[in-house]
Amino acid sequence: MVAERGRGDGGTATRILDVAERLAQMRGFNGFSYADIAAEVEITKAALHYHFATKADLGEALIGRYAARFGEALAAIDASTSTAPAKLRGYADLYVDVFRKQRMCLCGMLAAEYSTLPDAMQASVVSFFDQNEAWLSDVLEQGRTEGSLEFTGPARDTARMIISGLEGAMLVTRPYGDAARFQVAADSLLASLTAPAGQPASTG
Amino acid sequence: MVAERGRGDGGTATRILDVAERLAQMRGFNGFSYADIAAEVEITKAALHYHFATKADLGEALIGRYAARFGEALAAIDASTSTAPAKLRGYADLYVDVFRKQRMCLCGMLAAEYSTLPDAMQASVVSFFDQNEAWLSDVLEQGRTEGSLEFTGPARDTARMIISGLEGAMLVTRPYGDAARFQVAADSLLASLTAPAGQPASTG
DNA sequence: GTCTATAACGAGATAGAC
DNA sequence: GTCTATCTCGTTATAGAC
Repeated sequence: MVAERGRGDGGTATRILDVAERLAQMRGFNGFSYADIAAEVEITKAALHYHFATKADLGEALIGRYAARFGEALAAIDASTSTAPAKLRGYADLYVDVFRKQRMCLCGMLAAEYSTLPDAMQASVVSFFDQNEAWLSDVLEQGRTEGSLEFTGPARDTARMIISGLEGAMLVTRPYGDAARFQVAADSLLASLTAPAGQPASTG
Repeated sequence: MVAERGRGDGGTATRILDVAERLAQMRGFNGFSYADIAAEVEITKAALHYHFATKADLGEALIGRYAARFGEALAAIDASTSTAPAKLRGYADLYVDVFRKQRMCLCGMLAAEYSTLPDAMQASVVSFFDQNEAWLSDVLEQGRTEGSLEFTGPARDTARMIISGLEGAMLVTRPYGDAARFQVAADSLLASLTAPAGQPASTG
């Protein structure tokens, strides 16, 4: 990949990644080709190979940017909210936003295709989920300490349940194309963790 | 597709479906080719096309058989268990068995690839989830009536949560290749529904 | 940085012999 | 019911001009 000379936005490599990301999230990494990207970006396949020599390279760049942005989104939640339930709502909203764009979580999609992915991509997918699990575990521990969240067992197990629940709801609900249905699923998942007293779930 | 002349087992079409099913569950419907199947079944691609003229035909046969077997498995659970918690454990065990074979639920995998599938396959995927939702809703209602299960809101919403939770746990856990981890996720999910008194979760 | 042109391969699918 | 042979198309990827 070629560095984006400080622009950071509309450079060709960025536009390529934007299109590839959408296609990967909607159709899967094995569900689009360089020709698809080239047509949308309106460059040739050869120009594409200049920016990303192989599809594996493109895939690595895709996950790398996605995970970085996700990390920034988690940091933004930490910066803008203080209570654990509010952080969890912020987390779930990240998924709702993805669903509204009629996309699957990139790493959820790649998890399905996992065994067909290049090694580097496989490692990055696992890192992404580890990153999510770590952040959620911290939030859950905080919530249990605050008394704003109630759950049994290790925070890690509940963190995994949240990730699985949201990824699974996206996966299963997407064929129905119903954003409200996904919203209900996400709300129900978090409601089961919010302590009955003190933290009204309808706030925010 | 050609009828399996009453054998029902080792016929070529059946062997083709067995291999295709495993490949679809491990790699996705877009992650294998006729050549892959032909190599494993040890026939030629041309012979494959005799049994399943197009890949779309193969895909329809795949889901059809899968959904039928799943329905039989649900009927078997109904026949062999009486209490709602036991039925739910039986249901979760179906997923555990799939995970142990290092596979994804076929329809979970197809849900990820949904937008790339032929129309007939798309419709069958939705039907599969509807079938699961209906069966689970009945079990949940029964459990609430019995007093063996506790959950709030429509049974349908909880049914969806169970499906999403199990599919999501399979999706996210599969990259880690850890059956015990999936088992924990499945157990936790059901534990949150089992009424605290009267129904020991360790039975059966 | 983008292009034309093409290589090299694999995909799904078909014709026709046996 | 299976084969050989082939077709057509789409795929990733490369060479070299501009």
